[in-house]
Amino acid sequence: MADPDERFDSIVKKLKENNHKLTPQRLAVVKILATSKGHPNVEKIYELIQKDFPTMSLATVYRNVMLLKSLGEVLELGFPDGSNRYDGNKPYSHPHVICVKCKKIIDPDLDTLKDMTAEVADETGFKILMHRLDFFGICQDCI
Amino acid sequence: MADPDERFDSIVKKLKENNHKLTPQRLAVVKILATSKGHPNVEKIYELIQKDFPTMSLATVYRNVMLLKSLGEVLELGFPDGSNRYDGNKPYSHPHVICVKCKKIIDPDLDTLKDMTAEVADETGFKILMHRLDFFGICQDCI
DNA sequence: AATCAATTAAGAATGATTCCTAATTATATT
DNA sequence: AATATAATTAGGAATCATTCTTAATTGATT
Repeated sequence: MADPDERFDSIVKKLKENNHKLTPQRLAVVKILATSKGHPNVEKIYELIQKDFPTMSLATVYRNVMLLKSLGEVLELGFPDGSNRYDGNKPYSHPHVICVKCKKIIDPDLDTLKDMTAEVADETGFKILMHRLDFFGICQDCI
Repeated sequence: MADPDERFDSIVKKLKENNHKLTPQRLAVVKILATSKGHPNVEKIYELIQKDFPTMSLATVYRNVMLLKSLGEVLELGFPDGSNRYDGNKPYSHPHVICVKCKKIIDPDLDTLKDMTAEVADETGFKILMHRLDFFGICQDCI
């Protein structure tokens, strides 16, 4: 996991560079995305911010998450059931291992992934821009 | 690609085994899913069936696609933008290469994928049930 | 401190999917 | 072949996540 403080500063820097205002609500969203390990969804971010901003609108969370996504500072994890969760700590393509019971998400190290991407580019002639690799299974805690 | 006729028969057999009625609408959905190469979405299936069944309800397409999915005879491909497309020809986890411009989908052969699944199981202790592997890029036709 | 464009809150609108209900129909049985 | 019945259908209503709208507010610049 990247250092949460560094990630926070890095995202704030990107926002400034692109002339986006640093509102308290926006910074609260950034903080949660930069620091949380659990890949929160929009609803979760909304809940967490409620404590500090009781009038916070859900639409504001959506707006800011989308902004950060468009700046490449947040990775959206779309799941088969249609739900979305977000990773602001490692905002680039990387594999996940997801427990279908407790919904835990782990980031495994897969050395062979780079080779595989090259293999795909070679076989299909595509210029590969990104990928999505998720393994679904049962974690040790859930037997 | 598996033989479309065999896939059609195989799906029909599964439906019979599970005591589902073979309505004309249902069989039309099965036929399209078993034979189409282009990974159609629900809307596309609906359009294609309109010609033969002008009174066909969109809900009926959804119902039947979901039924086939629950029987393991159709693979649902959920995309980052929230859209879904379906594969009734190869209804098991397999990688895709998707052109972000023309939306073309190719099924590459990746020999190393089995090894990678074993690697993940070994590293995380998960019992891996399925996976999802999509590469996004630009195909040769779209330069 | 004043200005102004960006941002916000709150609720309305949207769009994909699912649900509901009465009418229809595939299948098994006679 | 006719009947019974449980599954399925059409069509529209309901749902739910997400996006849009509008007027009010606010961060950043001068």
